[in-house]
Amino acid sequence: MSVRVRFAPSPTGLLHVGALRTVLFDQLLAKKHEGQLILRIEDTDRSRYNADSEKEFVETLHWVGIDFDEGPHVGGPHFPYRQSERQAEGIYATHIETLLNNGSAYKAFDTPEELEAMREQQLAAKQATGYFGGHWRDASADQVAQAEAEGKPYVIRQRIPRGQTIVMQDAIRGQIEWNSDLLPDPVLIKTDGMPTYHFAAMVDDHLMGITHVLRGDEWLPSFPLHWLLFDAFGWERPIFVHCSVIVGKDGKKLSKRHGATRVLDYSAQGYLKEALKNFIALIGWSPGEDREVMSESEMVERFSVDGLQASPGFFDIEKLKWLNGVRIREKSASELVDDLVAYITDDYTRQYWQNFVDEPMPNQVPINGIDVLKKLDAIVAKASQNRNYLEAAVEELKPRVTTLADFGDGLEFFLVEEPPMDTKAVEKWFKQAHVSGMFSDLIQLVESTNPTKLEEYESLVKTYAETKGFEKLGPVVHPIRVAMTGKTAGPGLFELMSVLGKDKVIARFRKALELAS
RNA sequence: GGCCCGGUCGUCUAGUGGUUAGGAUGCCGCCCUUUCAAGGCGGAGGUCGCGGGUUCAAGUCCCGUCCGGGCUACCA
Repeated sequence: MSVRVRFAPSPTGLLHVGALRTVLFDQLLAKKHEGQLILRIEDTDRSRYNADSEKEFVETLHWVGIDFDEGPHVGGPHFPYRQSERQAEGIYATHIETLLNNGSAYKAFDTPEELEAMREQQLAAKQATGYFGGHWRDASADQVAQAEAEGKPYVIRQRIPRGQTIVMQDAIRGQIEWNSDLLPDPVLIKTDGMPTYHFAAMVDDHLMGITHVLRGDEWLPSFPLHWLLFDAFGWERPIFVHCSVIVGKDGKKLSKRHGATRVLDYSAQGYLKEALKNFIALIGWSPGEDREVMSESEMVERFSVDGLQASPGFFDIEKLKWLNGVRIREKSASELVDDLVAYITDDYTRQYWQNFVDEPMPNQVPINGIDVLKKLDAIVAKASQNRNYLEAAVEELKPRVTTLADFGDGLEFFLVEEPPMDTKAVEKWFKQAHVSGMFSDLIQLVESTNPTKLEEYESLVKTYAETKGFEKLGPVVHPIRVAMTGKTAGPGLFELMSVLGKDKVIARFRKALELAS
């Protein structure tokens, strides 16, 4: 049997990293077994509907490289894929009829006031709250017919069998047992005719031939309802996989309070989709053999629900940063330039930085988003104007960045005519007695010897140091670095000089000479 | 409150009765080196939540307990 898995979000907001992980696992499982990945929109709660949400899911997932085989946007054999539309087609109505007829469900005409009164009574008596029978579970056919004739609004509830131990199987936790007397009869169809999650999701999972249901473990308490529903219909069950959640620093479910949880924000910050996926997969899944850095195909090959973790995982941004650096270093300069251009010209990247407000930190200049964009834009400009030069510069910076955004700062001195000078560095290295003479000499030397290659710059500088009797290279090399880059840290000096080229090298020596004297 | 799930270095994890409890990240140090990284090597960091029990032997099995989280809607 072919594997069919589904991502079934409720369209209420943004795609966050917790949901991303669930879809990722879905995708890995589907790919591993050459099955299908389906998107189904669970929009049965009209009050929480967010029109932009579905688009967010599809577009964000497309960015990370997760595309659906079936879904509202691409169609498929089980169309429609939005539950509101499925409801309109009468799919749930016909299925609830089955349950009504075989006694697994019943109509309940309780008013909200009656339910509230029941609840208060239960609270006062320190009993479990919920609909355990009420007036309607065992009402006679006549009573129901009469209430219906009167046009009273009703819901349809699931008739939970009493006095049973429900024994369920979860792929991660194994056997889970539940006392059915603890389960209130849940609403399956609401007064407005819409199905609840409990009903719609199970009906659709069956109808769509879903073989594995991956979902967050917050669904565990309603698992028995779902388990029972399959019995009520006499359907074969899918394999249920309740994944642990990703938690924030406080150990609670990841939410907006924990900072950037929106997947698109990681994209905007310059994280590579390969790194993000690799990292996310590692939370709650172990590929075995101490593997960590994996290609997509290796993840697919190794994926198994057996490796899934029952305990919650913490989103450790430090590890994401490391992994992102690793992925960047794996790429060629040419690939990186392509990535960079796509990244910088992306609408959301721009929007993100334009609206960026840094958190105030002691002893740290806050990051200015507009400035970040300005530096990044210089990269795009250079990409079309002199791609070879850009690639050479990117190659030098590769081991020194953690995100794509870091290239903005790092590449700046390669891209602007006059890089900003670090005043402390100028103070330290340009005020030494030998420096202005050295700069003049070097201008002459560069002009006369015409160096282009790294080795030529290296021998030029080293020979100069020797002939002038410098015992260490430091006093020679450091002022030159500041002259070339404005900074004290960065790529190898000879590498960077050869990339800059003769004209820029001389121009910067001249500028430095002014500052030094 | 009730029910359910979870609990191995700070963090992500390996581990299914016998291991000096392994790896990764982060941190520290050394090497490389013109700087910063990267890379290589090394180090610190774990009473396996706690307490009992079973066993020659327990992170691994059993019981209890504590802590954390989830659910407790005509939300998903």
